[in-house]
Amino acid sequence: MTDLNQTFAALSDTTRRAIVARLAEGEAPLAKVAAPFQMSLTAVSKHVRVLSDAGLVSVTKRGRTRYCRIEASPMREAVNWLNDYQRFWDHQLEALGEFLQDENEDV
Amino acid sequence: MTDLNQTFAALSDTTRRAIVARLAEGEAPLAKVAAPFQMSLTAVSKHVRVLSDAGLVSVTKRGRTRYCRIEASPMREAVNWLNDYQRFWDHQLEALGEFLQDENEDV
DNA sequence: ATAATAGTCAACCAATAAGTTCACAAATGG
DNA sequence: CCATTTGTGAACTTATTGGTTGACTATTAT
Repeated sequence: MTDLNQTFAALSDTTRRAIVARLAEGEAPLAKVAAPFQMSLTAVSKHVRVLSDAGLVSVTKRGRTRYCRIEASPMREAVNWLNDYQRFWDHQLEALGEFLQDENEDV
Repeated sequence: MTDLNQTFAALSDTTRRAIVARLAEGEAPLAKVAAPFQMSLTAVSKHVRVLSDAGLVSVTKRGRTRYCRIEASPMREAVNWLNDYQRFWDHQLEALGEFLQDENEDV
């Protein structure tokens, strides 16, 4: 699997995006990360594993606690990929595109 | 499934990103979209369906031909989400973060 | 009318994902 | 030493994904 596959797949889950959002506020032990969710700790642990396999999060063991922190560099690649299509998702340029297309329809 | 789930999931596949890249060059009939891939037309058709369900591609039937075009507005939401973490994936700020952390380690 | 083109639909398969539970390990606290 | 906290690992279930093939529909070309 390519890095981009892994990055986008990791971000395609609500729980995992919430974990990223949580970790953006600062490092946190897994138990604290898991607290807001209804699912089992094991399930959250798996989500963190997916994020860490994708390189979006790193986990450091100190004592019996695993501290999770955001490690967002793969996001940069994702954004880079998306930026290649900026002309499609940019509002103003999209309006320009529609204008040009309307012009063409007259021909 | 949320829009973001769908958008990120749609982009988490190499074939589908290649399709998006192809369509960025302009509208194309499904057969042309499928041509570069080894898999069956049915499989490509399914990928296009995933992209179209996610709103990233629209399909218009003219005659017996289905024309596919990029429809990238959902990408905007994805980029918006990622931008919330820009400070993590931005190169220079990341370097700053490491600097600050090194400072802390002295304490 | 017939044949070729463009594509869908349904059925199926193998692999992966997301969750569960239970048993266990390893560190900390009394 | 013993209990508690903080997780991991294995086994299992259910649903989804990505692919196949074969039959079919609809449009165009001869």
